[in-house]
Amino acid sequence: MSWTDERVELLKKMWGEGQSASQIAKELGGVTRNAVIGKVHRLGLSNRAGGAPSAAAEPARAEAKTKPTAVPDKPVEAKAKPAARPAARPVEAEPAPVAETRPVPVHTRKAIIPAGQPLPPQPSANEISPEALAKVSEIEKKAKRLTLLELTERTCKWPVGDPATEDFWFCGLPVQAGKPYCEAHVGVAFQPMSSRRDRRR
DNA sequence: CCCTGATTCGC
DNA sequence: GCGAATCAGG
Repeated sequence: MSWTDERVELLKKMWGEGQSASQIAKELGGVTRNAVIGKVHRLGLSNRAGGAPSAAAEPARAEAKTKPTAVPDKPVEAKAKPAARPAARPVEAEPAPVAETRPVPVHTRKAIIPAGQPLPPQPSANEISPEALAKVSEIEKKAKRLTLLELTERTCKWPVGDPATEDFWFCGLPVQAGKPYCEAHVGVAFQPMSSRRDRRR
């Protein structure tokens, strides 16, 4: 395949739309994402800046993935289901988030742990965004329910249930970018210091 | 491991 | 000009 005008045009268009090189390559066919990237460079549009000066390289890119739960602003009442209740903070390899964020394990009841067992942290009453909670309780239905030994570098390490009972497991859903948790759990693990109540910007 | 773009360099 | 290989990073 060669870079015909049409193909280049499509390339420009898609690149302009923020499509990833691999997506473009897939669409074009006959080329790899490397080829696309190379072409993009040669065309001198490596920087996806057309009129956007100080734009983040690629902050929020809408993935064409399944987005069943797309209702971020609903006055959802945070009814912490008994199911959605990480009892212990997972092994954290995360340096304390620089900004003012804090790990917020959802915890709801006074856990009664047999003496001799490490007590799970009891981070007093925390308020987690209803959205995040809802999201979590949903994804936990799909959780892989892994045991400690089954965890890998890319499985969500968010604990669910009571470690003192058998009703305990780790989320295990795929994590993405080097984070310890899956998307949903990252959401509840790191809360912005001030819950931005106005999503309206 | 998945993915992203950036760069290099023989062709 | 092209793009695989490589690099750097989420």
